Amino acid sequence: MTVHPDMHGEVAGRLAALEQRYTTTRRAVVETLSRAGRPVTIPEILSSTPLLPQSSAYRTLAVLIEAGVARRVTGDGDHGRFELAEELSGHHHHLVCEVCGTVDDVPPSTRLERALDEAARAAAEDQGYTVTGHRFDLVGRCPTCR
Amino acid sequence: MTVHPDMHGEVAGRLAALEQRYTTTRRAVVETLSRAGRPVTIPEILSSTPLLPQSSAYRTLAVLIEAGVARRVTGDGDHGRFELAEELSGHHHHLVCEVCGTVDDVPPSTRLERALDEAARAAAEDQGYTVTGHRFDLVGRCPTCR
DNA sequence: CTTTCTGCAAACGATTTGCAGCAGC
DNA sequence: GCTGCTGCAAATCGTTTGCAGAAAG
Repeated sequence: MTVHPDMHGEVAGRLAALEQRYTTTRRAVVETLSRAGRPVTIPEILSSTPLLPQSSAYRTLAVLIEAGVARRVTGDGDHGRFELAEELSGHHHHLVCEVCGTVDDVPPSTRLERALDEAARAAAEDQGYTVTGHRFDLVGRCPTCR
Repeated sequence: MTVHPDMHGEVAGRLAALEQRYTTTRRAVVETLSRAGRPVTIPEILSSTPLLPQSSAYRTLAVLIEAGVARRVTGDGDHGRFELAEELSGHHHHLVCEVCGTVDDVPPSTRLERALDEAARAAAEDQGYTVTGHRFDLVGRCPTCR
């Protein structure tokens, strides 16, 4: 799910805007997030990036989030889950397995997006909210836990 | 937002099914969740239930969740948020304030639900998931944080 | 060179839990 | 009266942070 044509360049730019360097460690984490194609936990990041200390993983993610490169998504389990920002990975939704907690990405349908936007507008008007985005997760059982 | 006609009776029944008693403390927490009409944090529960120790609040909620009376919803902030199960409060969605983290309930529209269900079906087929439900949160700014 | 990063280990803070006494049935 | 529930305080565990040496530009 590599939607952005020059991901690393874009990341470097966003980091530079905050006077942050695009180091080897950071590149490795971005690479991991990109390859995963779904929100991953810290333990998962650590196992796919040998020699990376846990504290560096957390710190790197904090920076990436600050730079708008990554974001933390709601985890049902113990660990938080992280993924690339939608500007880099493309807008999508999640399939959450209620048994094992795994989260997969799912592309949005045009019709669904239209309905979601409409709902957002209606809700905003009703309760005085200014809606800036939405989260839509499908909950169920993954093929493994079926 | 009291949708269930005999909430306490229903709660008592669900607890009884697990050989759990519907004690004063538990009733107080259920009452608090019901009155809030939106997902609340432990600190909020404690302040609206004087004399309730923190550990009892957590323990009570664990039991209520086990009994299918309450559920934990994804919090963006530090604390988790809890609400009554949808069988008791009715199906609804959330308005999440990205500034203060407050979460309000919002009733679903028929049209939106239809689109969501359709998306669920499509996604389930595509990726081998069995979809049992969904979560739809609108993110924005509440009237206070506007 | 100078400034920012990284690793380590200690600190934090939300949530959980062992144990002894209290309440529900 | 039993059995389960509650309070207290201590333990857990994911996450954050201070500090000194390493790497980036």
